[in-house]
Order: sequence, then C-alpha cells, then structure tokens
Amino acid sequence: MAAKRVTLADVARLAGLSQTAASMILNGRPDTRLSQDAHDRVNAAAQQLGYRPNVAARGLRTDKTLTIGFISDVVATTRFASGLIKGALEAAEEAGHVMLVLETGGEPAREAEAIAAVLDRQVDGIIFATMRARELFIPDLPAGTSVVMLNATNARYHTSVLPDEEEGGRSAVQLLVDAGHRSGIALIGQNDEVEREVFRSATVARRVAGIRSAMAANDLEFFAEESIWLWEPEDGYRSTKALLERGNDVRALVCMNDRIAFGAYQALGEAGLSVPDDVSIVSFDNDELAAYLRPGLTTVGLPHEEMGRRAVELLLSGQDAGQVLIPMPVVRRRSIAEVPQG
Amino acid sequence: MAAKRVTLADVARLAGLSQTAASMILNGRPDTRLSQDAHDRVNAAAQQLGYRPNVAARGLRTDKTLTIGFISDVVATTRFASGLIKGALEAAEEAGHVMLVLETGGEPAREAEAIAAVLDRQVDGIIFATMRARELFIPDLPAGTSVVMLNATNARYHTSVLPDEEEGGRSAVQLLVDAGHRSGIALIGQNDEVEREVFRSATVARRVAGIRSAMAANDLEFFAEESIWLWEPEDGYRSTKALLERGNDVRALVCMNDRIAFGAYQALGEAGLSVPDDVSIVSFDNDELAAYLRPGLTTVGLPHEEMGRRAVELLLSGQDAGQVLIPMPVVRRRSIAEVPQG
DNA sequence: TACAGTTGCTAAACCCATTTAGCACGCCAC
DNA sequence: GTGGCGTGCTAAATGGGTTTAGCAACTGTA
Repeated sequence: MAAKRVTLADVARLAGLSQTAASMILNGRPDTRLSQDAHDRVNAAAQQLGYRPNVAARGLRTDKTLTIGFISDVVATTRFASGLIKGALEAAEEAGHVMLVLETGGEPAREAEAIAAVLDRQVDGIIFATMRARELFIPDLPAGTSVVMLNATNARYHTSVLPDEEEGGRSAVQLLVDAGHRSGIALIGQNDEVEREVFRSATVARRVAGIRSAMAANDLEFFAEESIWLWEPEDGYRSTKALLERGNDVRALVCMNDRIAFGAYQALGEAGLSVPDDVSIVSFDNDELAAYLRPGLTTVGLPHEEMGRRAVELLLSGQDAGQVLIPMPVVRRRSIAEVPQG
Repeated sequence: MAAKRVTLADVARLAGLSQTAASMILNGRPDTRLSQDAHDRVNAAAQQLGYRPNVAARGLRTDKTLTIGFISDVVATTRFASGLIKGALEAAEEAGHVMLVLETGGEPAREAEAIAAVLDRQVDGIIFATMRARELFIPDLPAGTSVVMLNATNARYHTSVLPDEEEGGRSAVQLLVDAGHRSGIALIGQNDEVEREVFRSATVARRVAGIRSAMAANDLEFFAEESIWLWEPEDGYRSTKALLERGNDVRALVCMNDRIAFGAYQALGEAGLSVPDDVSIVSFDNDELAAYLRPGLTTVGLPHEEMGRRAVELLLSGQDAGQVLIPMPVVRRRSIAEVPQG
C-alpha cells in the first residue's frame, strides 16, 4: 500500500497545535483543559485532511487493536455453522471491531499456528469456535488473554456460548404432543443402548436428554430407536427405510437433525407415504434444507447467529459469564399433522 | 491482553548484543558482517525466550502486515459461496498471511466503513468478493492499494478471478450429448425472449452463451425454455410442474442451478417420473444439495475454493493478471441416463 | 507584593520493531 | 608511522500514535 496517509502530526501542524493536543482532542479525553478554540481547530483540520488514526501504531501504545481473533475448526469453510461467523461479524462491526478469521481444520499444529498468528497481531481477545459443539483443548495462552468458547467448552476458559439443547429437545417432543401424537413415534439417529459408549458431542447428549425428559413427562415411549453413525441424508434414508420394512405402524418421526429428516422424506416418498398425513416429522437444526423440502420441515433451530453475536459481546465485555445457553427457536412449517383425539 | 510479551530488546539483552544485531540476525539479512558466534547467541536467546516479533510494530516500519482484507457482500455469512473464503483462507495461511474478513451485505455505507477499517489496519491488499459474480463499484482507494476482485469485476481494478462459465455451459450440454440425448431437452431457469432486459450477473450470461453455443454446435434445440425469476427450489418445482402439465415428451432437463434442479426432482417425483430413467438432469453449481439428492445430481461445479486460492495468490504476487478464468469441474453422479441410439 | 492555584498547552518518553549511518579496531602496504 | 580498508558491531532515527510530567502565563487572595 503506497501513498502515505495523513498522520496526526499533519493534523496538529494544520491546526497550529502540538501533537499531544491533537491526540487528546481527537480522543475526547475528559480532563484536558484545552480551549474550545483548540478543539474546533483540531477537528476542522482532521476533517479537512480526512485523517484516520493508524490502528497499529495506536495499538502499540494502548494494547488495544479493535481486532478480534476468531479461530475455528471448519466453521467458516462449511455451510453448517456459518451463522456463527455471521453473528460474530455483525456484533464486531457494531462494536467497531474487526475480525481476523482463521481456520484450523481441527489440527493441533495449525491451531497452535493460528493462535500464535493472532497473538502476534495483538488481538483484543480470541473466540474459539467449533462446528460441532465439543470440548476443545487449547494450548497455554499468555495470562490475561480474553477468551470466549463458541459452541465449545474448555476446562480453563469458562465463558462459553452454547445452544440450549435440553430445552430444544423438549420443544421438539412438545410439538408432537401438542399435535396430539401419542403413539407410533420413532427416534431416528439415536439409540442409547447402542451408543452407550460413543461421545458425539456435549450438546447432542443434552438434546437427547431433553427429548427423553419430555417423552417421560408425557408418559410416552418411542416404539423404535434407530441408531445412526453419520447423520447424513443417505443414512437417514437407509434408517427410515429399514424401519418401514419392519412393518410397524409409524405415525411420527423425531429426527436428530435435518439431513436425517431429508433422507426420511426420501424413504417415505418411495414407500408411498405422505408427510405429514401419514407420518409427521420433527427435527433439529433449521438447516436450509428444511425450507427446501416439500412440505416444509418443522424443526428446532440452532441459533447460530445469536450465538456468534453473544460470543463477541461477552468477549468485549470482559466478564466471565460461565456457560451461556441460547434458546433454540421452534420453526413451524408443515411436516406435523394434527391427530384427531380418541 | 495482559502479560507482556518478550521483545526484541529482551532477546538482545540475553544475547549480550545490540537490538540492531538481533534484528538483523533474526531476519536473516544477507550483507551483515555479524559473526557466527553472534548468530548463535541471538538464535539461542530467541529460542529460549520464545520470542515472536510484534507484527504491528514491524508493520509500522516496513509497511507490511502479513494481513489481507477480505471484503464481501454476503460470502462469509451464507453457505452459497463459502468456498471462496475457504480457498482464500488456505492460500493465505500457506503464504504466512492472515485474513481480516468483513461483510457489507452489499450496502455502500457499510462497504465504505469496511474499506476504511482494513486500511486503518494497514493491510497488504484487499480482496473484494461477491456471492453472485457482478460488477462491483468501490469508492476511491489510496493509490497503490493492491486489489483483486473475486467473483466480481471492476472498471478500475482489472485483476479478477471468475469461473469459466462459458466453458462450463458447454460442458453441461456435452454431458447430455455424450449420453445420446438429441431431443426432448428443456432449459429450466432461462428464456432469452423473456429475459432480454434483465441482468442477472455477468457470469450467468456467459453460462447461457456456453449452453447455446454447444447446443448449436450439436445441431440441437431446446423444445422449451422456462424462465424463472428466483432460482430457488420452490421455483424449480413450479416451473417443472408447469412444463410437465403441458404434456410434452420431456427427456432431459438443463437446470440453471442445483436448487432449481432440486425442485425439478420434486415435481418429477410427484408426476411419477423417475430420474434418470424417464428424465435426465444436468445442472450447475455443485451445491451440497446435489449429493443429497437421490439419485445424485450430475452438475457442473462452481470452483469456489480454487477461485479463493487464486485470488490470494494473485494479490500477493502483485501482478495485474487481468481476468483469470477458473475451469468448472464436471461432477458426474447418476442423474443422466444413456439413451440407446436410433 | 508575593505566593498559590488555575488554565492552556507542549516536550519528551514510550510502545516495538527496522534501518541508516558510522564508530572502533586490527591489518596491510608504502 | 600513517593512510586505507575490511571486519564486527552499535547509537540513534524512524514509523505513528498515546501518555506523563511539567512549563509559562494569568488570576485570585492574604
């Protein structure tokens, strides 16, 4: 970048005052005793020259760079959690900050590099984000570094922002209950028996807990639970197909995410069953898919933007807020049918 | 960020040499006449203290911050073009650079703010990206600012990276031709008659041109062209349904993008027609949707990652490369059936 | 009149690096 | 013995801001 910028010295010179005076006036320092006239001259000069402070130079002295480091595994580069970035970017912009975005692919070596890179640039704080909520191990950071975990947790840094999965799980079941569903409900994507030993993520466990607690509270039971290792459409398709072939009377499906639900739609369609007249479906995430499906999929959404937003706000507020749970919004579309009572 | 870092002065002190010597040695300056012993002592000291230079301080002197500004309308925050960011992020990382990511939502005021913000931080260059390739108007930048347009063009800054849509358009038609399709081919999403006056984007025009040139080269004609204003699944569904209801003998669809194709699958499914046995489909973008569909959708992909990558490489190389066209990869899945000749 | 207290402003240090200019020493040649 | 040169290193300037310490002039009070 060539073409030298206007500096504070230029402003001071034009205003006929010292650099000190110019600095104090432009920063609106309260206790200074500079005259109104001095204020006017400096402001006019700055205006006239189009002066903008050099953030790097200022940061050298003040240790504030108005810059946040956003380090994630694959958040920026996959579509699943890009809402996290969106919310964070917006909140940062509103606070007059800017975000350095780095991705590590979850590799420890790149992660260490990323941390060093943002620290070298004197960021005001770091947000660590993961696509799938999980405990994140991060190397030692200089004492005093502000950190917020986003969709992640960490033993040393307690401030973290997570979706309120337990409540979300309850909401999903409640949608079915409110529509009058009492039997023929299957869970697609999770089977506690089979998955006793697998750890998917801290939040999936909570989602399941919420689902089960709402089922129990309503005296309901799943007549089937299909375990799925990967939560992709293909898997949802196979799983639902297998369930259908076992010949049960399926009336409603709780799918662990929208991609599974997408596969379920495909299997149901092939079997000549219609959503929601024959089978109601409720799911999680509010993936863009959910709106594309016919009929639209009713789902309990991941509040990614709100989470990203809160992470930045917490980071800049500097307080240790512990775990902040963001409510998961219920997005009603047309995949749940009312069941006549009786 | 508290906890003061190790500075060059610390290293110099520990090595028993001047700061000058330490700086020169750590930067590997060639013409210096410092002794091997001095080199060893400085390197050891830096190692021992875990010294990392303060990029901001260095940038103040050298005008290089190893930081790139990435300003886009909605690239980071929607899933459609996040590949652009991914490629750029990777290339930046490989070059030891870091990216400041800002989004403007396409609003001129936010754009001006974004430009000022990255300029205030002395970035080494700026990449302007758009989700839908288009001519982008940007305010005056200081002379000498390095700029690359990504998936966009600009009158003043000529270096831009775009998908090779014309060739991509040809590829799509060629897939059908190679499979033996000669008739019953419809175009979904574009009708030159209707859309004579609408400007979608520079690249859509090229895509269409490529499609038409390949059709002409093979002596083929579309028997129908469905214009669609928005390219969403819902629109693709309606459009295809309308086409089907007109009772033509549809054998193949060229869809302008994967979301339209998604809707086409739904309409075809409802009409009891199977892909690809009854109707073959080829499309564009290689959206993640394409892999979710059953059968998988054959599509000509947007090479977003490669584009992002090239944009960073061009920016850092500093040369004016004009328009760089990145080939669109053909992604073969199962939505095109072979037609028996005769 | 003299001393203290305000008022209005500035010189200089500082942040952390890079870079320019140049010093001190040893050696060689004449 | 001295001018010239190569060797090995450093003091100080620089980049663009913020901040501390303090100066000079004026006002008010005893």
